[in-house]
Amino acid sequence: MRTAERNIPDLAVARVSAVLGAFDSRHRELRVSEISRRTGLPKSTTSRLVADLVTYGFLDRTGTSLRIGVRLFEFGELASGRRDLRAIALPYLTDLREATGQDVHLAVLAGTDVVYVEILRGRDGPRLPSEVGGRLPAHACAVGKALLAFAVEAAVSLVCNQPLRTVGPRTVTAPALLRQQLARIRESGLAYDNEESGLGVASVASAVLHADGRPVAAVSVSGRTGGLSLRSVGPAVRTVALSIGREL
Amino acid sequence: MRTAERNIPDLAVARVSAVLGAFDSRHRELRVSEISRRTGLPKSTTSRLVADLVTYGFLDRTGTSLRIGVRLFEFGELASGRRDLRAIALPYLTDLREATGQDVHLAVLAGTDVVYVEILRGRDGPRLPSEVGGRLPAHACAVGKALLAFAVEAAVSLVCNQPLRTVGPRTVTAPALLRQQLARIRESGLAYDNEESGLGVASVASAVLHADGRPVAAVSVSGRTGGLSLRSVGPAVRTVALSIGREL
DNA sequence: GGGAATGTTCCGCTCAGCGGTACGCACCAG
DNA sequence: CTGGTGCGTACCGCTGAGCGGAACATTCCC
Repeated sequence: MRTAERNIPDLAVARVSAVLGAFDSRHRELRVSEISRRTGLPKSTTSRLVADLVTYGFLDRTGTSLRIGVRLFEFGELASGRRDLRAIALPYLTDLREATGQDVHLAVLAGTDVVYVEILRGRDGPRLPSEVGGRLPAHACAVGKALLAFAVEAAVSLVCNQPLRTVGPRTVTAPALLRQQLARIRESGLAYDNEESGLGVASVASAVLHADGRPVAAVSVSGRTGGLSLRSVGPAVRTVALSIGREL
Repeated sequence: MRTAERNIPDLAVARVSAVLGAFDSRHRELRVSEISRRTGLPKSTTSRLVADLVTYGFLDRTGTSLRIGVRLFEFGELASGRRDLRAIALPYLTDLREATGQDVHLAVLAGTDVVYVEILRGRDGPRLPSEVGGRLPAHACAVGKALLAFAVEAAVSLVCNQPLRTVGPRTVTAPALLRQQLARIRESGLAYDNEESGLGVASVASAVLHADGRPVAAVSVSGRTGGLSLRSVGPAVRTVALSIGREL
Protein backbone atom coordinates (compact mmCIF):
# COMPACT_ATOMS: atom_id res chain seq x y z
CA MET A 1 0.00 0.00 0.00
CA ARG A 2 1.47 3.28 -1.08
CA THR A 3 -0.48 5.45 1.28
CA ALA A 4 -1.58 5.06 4.87
CA GLU A 5 -5.29 5.57 4.38
CA ARG A 6 -7.40 7.01 1.61
CA ASN A 7 -10.83 6.66 0.12
CA ILE A 8 -9.45 6.55 -3.41
CA PRO A 9 -7.99 3.19 -4.42
CA ASP A 10 -4.52 2.91 -5.95
CA LEU A 11 -5.94 2.57 -9.42
CA ALA A 12 -5.14 4.84 -12.30
CA VAL A 13 -8.74 5.12 -13.47
CA ALA A 14 -9.92 5.78 -9.93
CA ARG A 15 -7.57 8.73 -9.63
CA VAL A 16 -8.62 10.14 -12.97
CA SER A 17 -12.23 9.70 -11.92
CA ALA A 18 -11.55 11.42 -8.61
CA VAL A 19 -9.90 14.43 -10.22
CA LEU A 20 -12.62 14.88 -12.83
CA GLY A 21 -15.24 14.19 -10.16
CA ALA A 22 -13.96 17.16 -8.20
CA PHE A 23 -15.72 19.32 -10.77
CA ASP A 24 -19.47 19.80 -10.53
CA SER A 25 -21.99 22.43 -11.46
CA ARG A 26 -21.13 24.46 -8.38
CA HIS A 27 -17.41 24.05 -9.01
CA ARG A 28 -16.77 24.45 -12.70
CA GLU A 29 -13.40 26.06 -12.21
CA LEU A 30 -10.80 24.72 -9.78
CA ARG A 31 -7.12 25.20 -9.07
CA VAL A 32 -4.67 22.40 -8.35
CA SER A 33 -4.80 22.91 -4.59
CA GLU A 34 -8.58 22.84 -4.54
CA ILE A 35 -8.66 19.61 -6.51
CA SER A 36 -6.09 18.19 -4.13
CA ARG A 37 -8.21 19.15 -1.15
CA ARG A 38 -11.49 17.95 -2.62
CA THR A 39 -10.08 14.57 -3.65
CA GLY A 40 -7.73 14.00 -0.73
CA LEU A 41 -4.88 13.28 -3.16
CA PRO A 42 -1.46 14.70 -2.29
CA LYS A 43 -0.73 18.00 -3.98
CA SER A 44 2.27 16.75 -5.91
CA THR A 45 0.32 13.81 -7.24
CA THR A 46 -2.56 16.06 -8.19
CA SER A 47 -0.26 18.49 -9.95
CA ARG A 48 1.29 15.76 -12.10
CA LEU A 49 -2.02 14.10 -12.84
CA VAL A 50 -3.63 17.38 -13.79
CA ALA A 51 -0.75 18.15 -16.14
CA ASP A 52 -1.29 14.79 -17.87
CA LEU A 53 -5.02 15.38 -18.14
CA VAL A 54 -4.39 18.78 -19.70
CA THR A 55 -1.98 17.20 -22.21
CA TYR A 56 -4.69 14.83 -23.34
CA GLY A 57 -7.41 17.46 -23.47
CA PHE A 58 -9.47 16.16 -20.56
CA LEU A 59 -8.92 19.42 -18.73
CA ASP A 60 -8.38 22.95 -20.01
CA ARG A 61 -6.12 25.30 -18.16
CA THR A 62 -6.38 29.08 -18.22
CA GLY A 63 -3.61 30.55 -16.15
CA THR A 64 -3.81 28.48 -12.99
CA SER A 65 -7.50 27.72 -13.32
CA LEU A 66 -8.70 24.36 -14.56
CA ARG A 67 -11.94 23.47 -16.26
CA ILE A 68 -13.34 20.35 -17.86
CA GLY A 69 -11.92 20.23 -21.39
CA VAL A 70 -13.62 20.30 -24.77
CA ARG A 71 -12.51 16.73 -25.35
CA LEU A 72 -14.88 15.53 -22.66
CA PHE A 73 -17.65 17.50 -24.26
CA GLU A 74 -16.96 15.61 -27.49
CA PHE A 75 -17.08 12.27 -25.71
CA GLY A 76 -20.21 13.33 -23.94
CA GLU A 77 -21.97 13.88 -27.23
CA LEU A 78 -21.21 10.27 -28.13
CA ALA A 79 -22.52 8.98 -24.82
CA SER A 80 -24.77 5.97 -24.88
CA GLY A 81 -27.75 6.39 -27.12
CA ARG A 82 -27.98 10.04 -26.25
CA ARG A 83 -27.82 11.43 -29.74
CA ASP A 84 -30.41 9.09 -31.22
CA LEU A 85 -32.60 9.36 -28.15
CA ARG A 86 -32.45 13.12 -28.23
CA ALA A 87 -33.13 13.31 -31.95
CA ILE A 88 -36.18 11.08 -31.70
CA ALA A 89 -37.52 12.52 -28.48
CA LEU A 90 -37.15 16.23 -29.14
CA PRO A 91 -40.22 16.75 -31.37
CA TYR A 92 -42.45 14.91 -28.89
CA LEU A 93 -41.01 16.80 -25.94
CA THR A 94 -41.60 20.08 -27.73
CA ASP A 95 -45.24 19.16 -28.29
CA LEU A 96 -45.56 18.28 -24.62
CA ARG A 97 -44.15 21.61 -23.58
CA GLU A 98 -46.52 23.44 -25.91
CA ALA A 99 -49.48 21.45 -24.69
CA THR A 100 -48.77 21.86 -20.96
CA GLY A 101 -46.72 25.04 -20.76
CA GLN A 102 -44.65 23.37 -18.05
CA ASP A 103 -41.04 22.21 -17.77
CA VAL A 104 -40.45 18.98 -19.67
CA HIS A 105 -37.63 16.60 -18.69
CA LEU A 106 -35.92 13.66 -20.36
CA ALA A 107 -33.69 11.60 -18.05
CA VAL A 108 -31.77 8.33 -17.93
CA LEU A 109 -30.72 6.09 -15.05
CA ALA A 110 -27.09 6.14 -13.91
CA GLY A 111 -26.56 3.81 -10.95
CA THR A 112 -28.82 5.01 -8.16
CA ASP A 113 -29.21 8.45 -9.69
CA VAL A 114 -31.06 9.97 -12.55
CA VAL A 115 -29.25 12.20 -15.06
CA TYR A 116 -31.12 14.83 -17.06
CA VAL A 117 -30.41 14.49 -20.77
CA GLU A 118 -32.73 17.20 -22.01
CA ILE A 119 -34.78 19.92 -20.41
CA LEU A 120 -37.32 22.17 -22.07
CA ARG A 121 -38.37 25.11 -19.93
CA GLY A 122 -42.02 26.02 -19.56
CA ARG A 123 -43.44 29.26 -20.89
CA ASP A 124 -43.10 31.09 -17.62
CA GLY A 125 -39.33 30.92 -17.80
CA PRO A 126 -36.82 28.85 -15.81
CA ARG A 127 -37.56 28.30 -12.16
CA LEU A 128 -36.84 24.70 -11.27
CA PRO A 129 -33.20 24.08 -10.34
CA SER A 130 -32.77 21.00 -12.56
CA GLU A 131 -30.19 21.30 -15.33
CA VAL A 132 -28.95 19.23 -18.25
CA GLY A 133 -26.23 16.88 -17.05
CA GLY A 134 -27.46 17.28 -13.49
CA ARG A 135 -28.22 14.41 -11.08
CA LEU A 136 -30.93 13.58 -8.61
CA PRO A 137 -31.40 10.42 -6.51
CA ALA A 138 -33.68 8.09 -8.48
CA HIS A 139 -35.96 7.32 -5.52
CA ALA A 140 -36.73 10.99 -5.03
CA CYS A 141 -38.19 12.06 -8.35
CA ALA A 142 -40.88 11.02 -10.81
CA VAL A 143 -38.51 10.15 -13.67
CA GLY A 144 -36.39 8.10 -11.29
CA LYS A 145 -39.33 6.07 -10.00
CA ALA A 146 -40.63 5.56 -13.55
CA LEU A 147 -37.23 4.17 -14.55
CA LEU A 148 -36.83 2.01 -11.45
CA ALA A 149 -40.29 0.53 -11.90
CA PHE A 150 -39.20 -1.13 -15.13
CA ALA A 151 -35.53 -1.65 -14.28
CA VAL A 152 -33.99 -5.04 -13.46
CA GLU A 153 -34.19 -6.12 -9.83
CA ALA A 154 -30.44 -5.54 -9.41
CA ALA A 155 -30.89 -1.82 -10.07
CA VAL A 156 -33.80 -1.58 -7.63
CA SER A 157 -32.03 -3.38 -4.82
CA LEU A 158 -28.97 -1.19 -5.39
CA VAL A 159 -31.19 1.77 -4.55
CA CYS A 160 -33.10 0.09 -1.73
CA ASN A 161 -30.05 -1.34 0.02
CA GLN A 162 -28.68 2.10 0.75
CA PRO A 163 -30.11 4.80 2.96
CA LEU A 164 -32.78 6.64 0.94
CA ARG A 165 -31.61 10.22 1.22
CA THR A 166 -34.19 12.89 1.95
CA VAL A 167 -34.29 15.44 -0.85
CA GLY A 168 -37.66 17.16 -0.56
CA PRO A 169 -40.29 17.59 2.17
CA ARG A 170 -42.03 14.32 1.22
CA THR A 171 -39.22 12.14 -0.11
CA VAL A 172 -39.99 8.44 0.21
CA THR A 173 -37.38 7.03 2.57
CA ALA A 174 -38.90 3.64 3.38
CA PRO A 175 -37.73 0.91 0.97
CA ALA A 176 -40.97 -1.03 1.42
CA LEU A 177 -43.10 1.98 0.49
CA LEU A 178 -40.87 2.66 -2.50
CA ARG A 179 -41.25 -0.92 -3.79
CA GLN A 180 -45.00 -0.65 -3.30
CA GLN A 181 -45.08 2.55 -5.37
CA LEU A 182 -42.96 0.92 -8.07
CA ALA A 183 -45.49 -1.91 -8.37
CA ARG A 184 -48.30 0.58 -8.89
CA ILE A 185 -46.24 2.48 -11.45
CA ARG A 186 -45.71 -0.76 -13.37
CA GLU A 187 -49.46 -1.15 -13.54
CA SER A 188 -50.49 2.40 -14.37
CA GLY A 189 -47.43 3.41 -16.39
CA LEU A 190 -47.31 6.71 -14.53
CA ALA A 191 -45.06 7.89 -11.69
CA TYR A 192 -45.89 10.86 -9.50
CA ASP A 193 -43.75 13.16 -7.40
CA ASN A 194 -45.49 15.47 -4.97
CA GLU A 195 -42.85 17.55 -3.19
CA GLU A 196 -40.57 14.52 -2.97
CA SER A 197 -37.75 16.12 -4.94
CA GLY A 198 -38.19 19.67 -3.70
CA LEU A 199 -40.47 22.12 -1.93
CA GLY A 200 -43.41 23.13 -4.06
CA VAL A 201 -42.48 20.93 -7.00
CA ALA A 202 -44.74 18.27 -8.50
CA SER A 203 -44.19 16.01 -11.50
CA VAL A 204 -45.67 13.18 -13.55
CA ALA A 205 -43.35 10.84 -15.40
CA SER A 206 -43.54 7.83 -17.66
CA ALA A 207 -40.83 5.42 -18.77
CA VAL A 208 -39.69 5.08 -22.36
CA LEU A 209 -39.32 1.36 -22.95
CA HIS A 210 -37.21 -0.38 -25.52
CA ALA A 211 -38.83 -3.12 -27.60
CA ASP A 212 -37.31 -5.70 -25.23
CA GLY A 213 -39.01 -4.10 -22.24
CA ARG A 214 -35.92 -2.45 -20.80
CA PRO A 215 -36.32 1.19 -19.78
CA VAL A 216 -34.03 3.53 -21.71
CA ALA A 217 -35.25 6.87 -20.40
CA ALA A 218 -38.17 8.63 -18.76
CA VAL A 219 -40.18 11.71 -19.67
CA SER A 220 -41.74 14.04 -17.15
CA VAL A 221 -43.70 17.24 -16.85
CA SER A 222 -42.95 19.33 -13.76
CA GLY A 223 -44.46 22.40 -12.27
CA ARG A 224 -45.30 24.18 -9.07
CA THR A 225 -47.73 22.31 -6.84
CA GLY A 226 -51.13 23.79 -7.43
CA GLY A 227 -50.14 25.33 -10.73
CA LEU A 228 -50.23 21.93 -12.34
CA SER A 229 -52.94 19.34 -12.51
CA LEU A 230 -50.90 16.16 -12.45
CA ARG A 231 -53.81 13.87 -13.19
CA SER A 232 -54.77 15.79 -16.29
CA VAL A 233 -51.34 15.85 -17.94
CA GLY A 234 -50.58 12.24 -17.01
CA PRO A 235 -52.10 10.69 -20.13
CA ALA A 236 -50.19 13.11 -22.37
CA VAL A 237 -46.89 12.19 -20.69
CA ARG A 238 -47.66 8.51 -21.06
CA THR A 239 -48.58 8.90 -24.72
CA VAL A 240 -45.34 10.74 -25.46
CA ALA A 241 -43.27 8.11 -23.66
CA LEU A 242 -44.96 5.33 -25.63
CA SER A 243 -44.48 7.16 -28.93
CA ILE A 244 -40.77 7.69 -28.31
CA GLY A 245 -40.38 4.06 -27.31
CA ARG A 246 -42.07 2.88 -30.47
CA GLU A 247 -39.70 4.92 -32.63
CA LEU A 248 -36.51 3.60 -31.03
CA MET B 1 10.05 0.07 -21.55
CA ARG B 2 7.30 -2.43 -21.04
CA THR B 3 6.51 -2.94 -24.67
CA ALA B 4 8.64 -3.24 -27.77
CA GLU B 5 7.10 -0.44 -29.77
CA ARG B 6 3.89 1.48 -29.51
CA ASN B 7 2.46 4.84 -30.33
CA ILE B 8 0.81 5.10 -26.92
CA PRO B 9 3.14 6.11 -24.09
CA ASP B 10 3.30 4.13 -20.85
CA LEU B 11 1.18 6.66 -19.08
CA ALA B 12 -2.09 5.90 -17.38
CA VAL B 13 -3.88 8.95 -18.74
CA ALA B 14 -2.59 8.22 -22.24
CA ARG B 15 -4.10 4.75 -22.16
CA VAL B 16 -7.42 6.02 -20.89
CA SER B 17 -7.35 8.65 -23.61
CA ALA B 18 -6.54 6.01 -26.23
CA VAL B 19 -9.38 3.73 -25.20
CA LEU B 20 -11.95 6.52 -25.09
CA GLY B 21 -10.51 7.96 -28.31
CA ALA B 22 -11.29 4.68 -30.05
CA PHE B 23 -14.91 5.82 -30.03
CA ASP B 24 -16.08 8.35 -32.58
CA SER B 25 -19.29 9.25 -34.35
CA ARG B 26 -18.81 6.40 -36.81
CA HIS B 27 -17.92 3.97 -34.02
CA ARG B 28 -20.26 4.59 -31.12
CA GLU B 29 -20.35 0.98 -30.08
CA LEU B 30 -17.21 -1.18 -29.82
CA ARG B 31 -16.23 -4.53 -28.35
CA VAL B 32 -13.06 -5.17 -26.39
CA SER B 33 -11.23 -6.68 -29.36
CA GLU B 34 -12.09 -3.77 -31.60
CA ILE B 35 -10.82 -1.29 -29.03
CA SER B 36 -7.67 -3.36 -28.70
CA ARG B 37 -7.16 -3.29 -32.46
CA ARG B 38 -7.93 0.39 -32.87
CA THR B 39 -5.61 1.45 -30.06
CA GLY B 40 -2.84 -1.09 -30.57
CA LEU B 41 -3.05 -2.05 -26.88
CA PRO B 42 -2.76 -5.75 -26.00
CA LYS B 43 -6.09 -7.46 -25.56
CA SER B 44 -5.54 -8.40 -21.93
CA THR B 45 -4.58 -4.84 -21.06
CA THR B 46 -7.60 -3.51 -22.90
CA SER B 47 -9.92 -5.93 -21.16
CA ARG B 48 -8.74 -4.89 -17.70
CA LEU B 49 -8.72 -1.19 -18.52
CA VAL B 50 -12.20 -1.36 -19.99
CA ALA B 51 -13.45 -3.14 -16.88
CA ASP B 52 -12.04 -0.32 -14.74
CA LEU B 53 -13.59 2.34 -16.96
CA VAL B 54 -16.95 0.61 -16.70
CA THR B 55 -16.63 0.52 -12.90
CA TYR B 56 -16.15 4.25 -12.81
CA GLY B 57 -18.91 4.98 -15.31
CA PHE B 58 -16.72 6.21 -18.14
CA LEU B 59 -18.00 3.39 -20.31
CA ASP B 60 -21.31 1.56 -20.38
CA ARG B 61 -21.43 -2.10 -21.23
CA THR B 62 -24.42 -3.87 -22.74
CA GLY B 63 -23.61 -7.54 -23.13
CA THR B 64 -20.20 -7.41 -24.78
CA SER B 65 -20.75 -4.04 -26.43
CA LEU B 66 -19.25 -0.90 -25.01
CA ARG B 67 -20.39 2.67 -25.36
CA ILE B 68 -19.31 5.98 -23.89
CA GLY B 69 -20.93 6.22 -20.46
CA VAL B 70 -23.42 8.70 -19.05
CA ARG B 71 -20.75 9.94 -16.67
CA LEU B 72 -18.83 11.44 -19.59
CA PHE B 73 -21.99 13.11 -20.75
CA GLU B 74 -22.26 14.72 -17.34
CA PHE B 75 -18.69 15.95 -17.49
CA GLY B 76 -19.26 17.16 -21.01
CA GLU B 77 -22.04 19.42 -19.83
CA LEU B 78 -19.61 21.06 -17.44
CA ALA B 79 -17.00 21.53 -20.16
CA SER B 80 -15.24 24.87 -20.35
CA GLY B 81 -17.58 27.76 -20.65
CA ARG B 82 -20.01 25.70 -22.69
CA ARG B 83 -23.04 26.16 -20.49
CA ASP B 84 -22.66 29.90 -20.07
CA LEU B 85 -21.67 30.35 -23.68
CA ARG B 86 -24.64 28.32 -24.85
CA ALA B 87 -27.07 30.09 -22.57
CA ILE B 88 -25.94 33.51 -23.72
CA ALA B 89 -25.57 32.66 -27.39
CA LEU B 90 -28.78 30.71 -27.96
CA PRO B 91 -31.21 33.61 -28.27
CA TYR B 92 -28.92 35.40 -30.74
CA LEU B 93 -28.37 32.23 -32.75
CA THR B 94 -32.11 31.65 -32.91
CA ASP B 95 -32.62 35.16 -34.27
CA LEU B 96 -29.93 34.52 -36.85
CA ARG B 97 -31.60 31.34 -37.95
CA GLU B 98 -34.94 33.09 -38.23
CA ALA B 99 -33.45 35.96 -40.16
CA THR B 100 -31.48 33.84 -42.65
CA GLY B 101 -33.35 30.54 -42.70
CA GLN B 102 -29.98 28.81 -42.95
CA ASP B 103 -27.99 26.50 -40.68
CA VAL B 104 -26.37 28.39 -37.80
CA HIS B 105 -23.25 27.06 -36.07
CA LEU B 106 -21.44 27.83 -32.85
CA ALA B 107 -17.96 26.33 -32.55
CA VAL B 108 -14.84 26.47 -30.40
CA LEU B 109 -11.18 25.77 -31.14
CA ALA B 110 -9.64 22.52 -29.90
CA GLY B 111 -6.02 22.20 -30.98
CA THR B 112 -5.95 22.35 -34.77
CA ASP B 113 -9.61 21.43 -35.06
CA VAL B 114 -12.89 23.11 -34.53
CA VAL B 115 -15.60 21.49 -32.40
CA TYR B 116 -19.26 22.30 -32.91
CA VAL B 117 -20.93 23.27 -29.64
CA GLU B 118 -24.34 24.13 -31.00
CA ILE B 119 -26.09 23.76 -34.34
CA LEU B 120 -29.44 25.19 -35.33
CA ARG B 121 -30.80 23.71 -38.54
CA GLY B 122 -32.22 25.95 -41.26
CA ARG B 123 -35.88 25.88 -42.22
CA ASP B 124 -35.38 23.48 -45.07
CA GLY B 125 -34.38 20.70 -42.70
CA PRO B 126 -31.02 19.08 -42.01
CA ARG B 127 -28.68 18.65 -44.95
CA LEU B 128 -25.15 19.58 -43.91
CA PRO B 129 -23.22 16.72 -42.29
CA SER B 130 -21.95 18.79 -39.35
CA GLU B 131 -23.08 17.59 -35.90
CA VAL B 132 -22.82 18.78 -32.31
CA GLY B 133 -19.60 17.46 -30.81
CA GLY B 134 -18.19 16.90 -34.29
CA ARG B 135 -14.80 18.08 -35.51
CA LEU B 136 -13.45 19.74 -38.63
CA PRO B 137 -9.91 20.96 -39.34
CA ALA B 138 -9.79 24.65 -38.42
CA HIS B 139 -8.10 25.73 -41.65
CA ALA B 140 -10.90 24.24 -43.73
CA CYS B 141 -13.97 26.06 -42.49
CA ALA B 142 -15.23 29.57 -41.86
CA VAL B 143 -15.57 29.22 -38.08
CA GLY B 144 -12.06 27.76 -37.92
CA LYS B 145 -10.50 30.62 -39.84
CA ALA B 146 -12.43 33.18 -37.81
CA LEU B 147 -11.05 31.63 -34.61
CA LEU B 148 -7.50 31.30 -35.92
CA ALA B 149 -7.47 34.91 -37.08
CA PHE B 150 -7.72 36.09 -33.49
CA ALA B 151 -5.89 33.21 -31.83
CA VAL B 152 -2.39 33.43 -30.36
CA GLU B 153 0.47 32.83 -32.80
CA ALA B 154 1.20 29.46 -31.14
CA ALA B 155 -2.19 28.13 -32.21
CA VAL B 156 -1.75 29.39 -35.77
CA SER B 157 1.71 27.91 -36.21
CA LEU B 158 0.44 24.63 -34.78
CA VAL B 159 -1.97 24.52 -37.70
CA CYS B 160 0.45 25.82 -40.32
CA ASN B 161 3.33 23.55 -39.34
CA GLN B 162 1.39 20.45 -40.27
CA PRO B 163 0.16 19.39 -43.69
CA LEU B 164 -3.11 21.23 -44.36
CA ARG B 165 -5.47 18.40 -45.13
CA THR B 166 -7.79 18.79 -48.09
CA VAL B 167 -11.41 18.56 -46.95
CA GLY B 168 -13.45 20.19 -49.71
CA PRO B 169 -12.91 21.04 -53.39
CA ARG B 170 -11.32 24.39 -52.55
CA THR B 171 -9.65 23.81 -49.20
CA VAL B 172 -6.77 26.19 -48.61
CA THR B 173 -3.66 24.02 -48.35
CA ALA B 174 -0.92 26.65 -48.66
CA PRO B 175 0.15 28.02 -45.26
CA ALA B 176 1.12 31.36 -46.79
CA LEU B 177 -2.32 31.82 -48.37
CA LEU B 178 -3.98 30.82 -45.10
CA ARG B 179 -2.01 33.42 -43.14
CA GLN B 180 -2.89 36.03 -45.76
CA GLN B 181 -6.58 35.20 -45.37
CA LEU B 182 -6.29 35.37 -41.58
CA ALA B 183 -4.87 38.88 -41.85
CA ARG B 184 -7.85 39.99 -43.96
CA ILE B 185 -10.25 38.34 -41.51
CA ARG B 186 -8.66 40.28 -38.67
CA GLU B 187 -9.40 43.49 -40.58
CA SER B 188 -12.92 42.76 -41.77
CA GLY B 189 -14.06 40.61 -38.86
CA LEU B 190 -15.58 38.14 -41.31
CA ALA B 191 -14.34 34.74 -42.52
CA TYR B 192 -15.64 33.07 -45.65
CA ASP B 193 -15.71 29.47 -46.77
CA ASN B 194 -16.59 28.76 -50.36
CA GLU B 195 -16.55 24.99 -50.89
CA GLU B 196 -13.47 24.69 -48.69
CA SER B 197 -15.13 22.38 -46.18
CA GLY B 198 -17.34 20.47 -48.57
CA LEU B 199 -18.84 20.33 -52.05
CA GLY B 200 -21.60 22.89 -52.52
CA VAL B 201 -21.26 24.36 -49.02
CA ALA B 202 -20.61 28.02 -48.30
CA SER B 203 -20.39 29.84 -44.96
CA VAL B 204 -19.69 33.18 -43.34
CA ALA B 205 -18.31 33.25 -39.83
CA SER B 206 -17.29 35.78 -37.22
CA ALA B 207 -15.32 35.31 -34.01
CA VAL B 208 -16.81 35.92 -30.57
CA LEU B 209 -14.13 37.78 -28.64
CA HIS B 210 -13.69 37.97 -24.90
CA ALA B 211 -13.13 41.38 -23.37
CA ASP B 212 -9.38 40.67 -23.34
CA GLY B 213 -9.35 40.06 -27.10
CA ARG B 214 -9.04 36.29 -26.95
CA PRO B 215 -11.44 34.37 -29.18
CA VAL B 216 -13.78 32.09 -27.24
CA ALA B 217 -15.98 30.82 -30.06
CA ALA B 218 -17.17 31.59 -33.57
CA VAL B 219 -20.61 31.92 -35.13
CA SER B 220 -21.41 31.00 -38.71
CA VAL B 221 -24.24 30.78 -41.17
CA SER B 222 -23.95 27.99 -43.73
CA GLY B 223 -25.91 27.06 -46.77
CA ARG B 224 -25.70 25.62 -50.25
CA THR B 225 -23.60 27.69 -52.65
CA GLY B 226 -25.98 29.76 -54.70
CA GLY B 227 -28.76 29.41 -52.18
CA LEU B 228 -27.02 31.81 -49.87
CA SER B 229 -25.78 35.30 -50.43
CA LEU B 230 -22.72 35.33 -48.19
CA ARG B 231 -22.09 39.05 -48.53
CA SER B 232 -25.60 39.92 -47.47
CA VAL B 233 -25.72 37.83 -44.28
CA GLY B 234 -22.15 38.75 -43.28
CA PRO B 235 -23.09 41.86 -41.29
CA ALA B 236 -25.77 39.96 -39.38
CA VAL B 237 -23.27 37.27 -38.41
CA ARG B 238 -20.77 39.88 -37.30
CA THR B 239 -23.38 41.71 -35.26
CA VAL B 240 -24.43 38.54 -33.48
CA ALA B 241 -20.81 37.62 -32.71
CA LEU B 242 -20.19 41.08 -31.27
CA SER B 243 -23.37 40.95 -29.18
CA ILE B 244 -22.49 37.60 -27.68
CA GLY B 245 -18.96 38.78 -26.94
CA ARG B 246 -20.27 41.85 -25.17
CA GLU B 247 -22.51 39.75 -22.92
CA LEU B 248 -19.77 37.36 -21.79
C1' DG C 1 -15.22 -31.86 -34.50
C1' DG C 2 -11.97 -28.49 -35.73
C1' DG C 3 -10.96 -23.71 -36.50
C1' DA C 4 -11.37 -18.90 -35.50
C1' DA C 5 -13.44 -15.58 -33.24
C1' DT C 6 -14.65 -13.75 -28.85
C1' DG C 7 -13.92 -12.62 -23.92
C1' DT C 8 -11.49 -13.24 -19.12
C1' DT C 9 -7.95 -14.94 -15.73
C1' DC C 10 -3.36 -15.92 -14.19
C1' DC C 11 1.03 -14.60 -12.59
C1' DG C 12 5.84 -13.00 -12.35
C1' DC C 13 8.47 -9.09 -13.53
C1' DT C 14 9.31 -4.23 -13.70
C1' DC C 15 9.14 0.56 -14.32
C1' DA C 16 5.44 4.20 -13.92
C1' DG C 17 4.28 7.00 -10.91
C1' DC C 18 3.60 7.84 -6.00
C1' DG C 19 4.29 11.32 -2.53
C1' DG C 20 7.37 13.44 1.16
C1' DT C 21 10.30 17.16 0.76
C1' DA C 22 12.23 21.17 -1.03
C1' DC C 23 11.88 25.05 -3.78
C1' DG C 24 10.37 29.46 -6.35
C1' DC C 25 7.03 32.78 -6.70
C1' DA C 26 3.24 36.09 -5.46
C1' DC C 27 0.77 38.25 -2.04
C1' DC C 28 -0.28 40.57 2.27
C1' DA C 29 0.42 42.34 7.11
C1' DG C 30 3.17 44.28 10.34
C1' DC D 1 11.88 45.05 4.35
C1' DT D 2 10.79 40.71 6.55
C1' DG D 3 8.27 36.86 7.88
C1' DG D 4 4.18 34.33 7.00
C1' DT D 5 0.99 31.94 4.04
C1' DG D 6 -0.70 30.66 0.05
C1' DC D 7 0.17 28.92 -4.49
C1' DG D 8 2.23 25.47 -8.23
C1' DT D 9 6.20 22.66 -9.76
C1' DA D 10 10.54 19.69 -9.60
C1' DC D 11 13.25 16.14 -7.47
C1' DC D 12 14.12 11.45 -6.50
C1' DG D 13 14.21 6.81 -4.26
C1' DC D 14 11.17 3.17 -3.33
C1' DT D 15 7.58 -0.06 -4.58
C1' DG D 16 3.28 -2.26 -5.79
C1' DA D 17 0.01 -1.37 -9.66
C1' DG D 18 -0.63 -3.02 -13.59
C1' DC D 19 1.56 -4.76 -17.80
C1' DG D 20 1.14 -8.42 -21.23
C1' DG D 21 2.24 -13.16 -22.88
C1' DA D 22 0.08 -17.33 -22.31
C1' DA D 23 -3.52 -20.28 -21.11
C1' DC D 24 -8.28 -20.85 -20.82
C1' DA D 25 -13.55 -20.68 -21.28
C1' DT D 26 -17.20 -19.59 -24.68
C1' DT D 27 -19.53 -19.10 -28.70
C1' DC D 28 -20.19 -19.35 -33.44
C1' DC D 29 -19.61 -21.14 -38.07
C1' DC D 30 -18.20 -24.34 -41.50
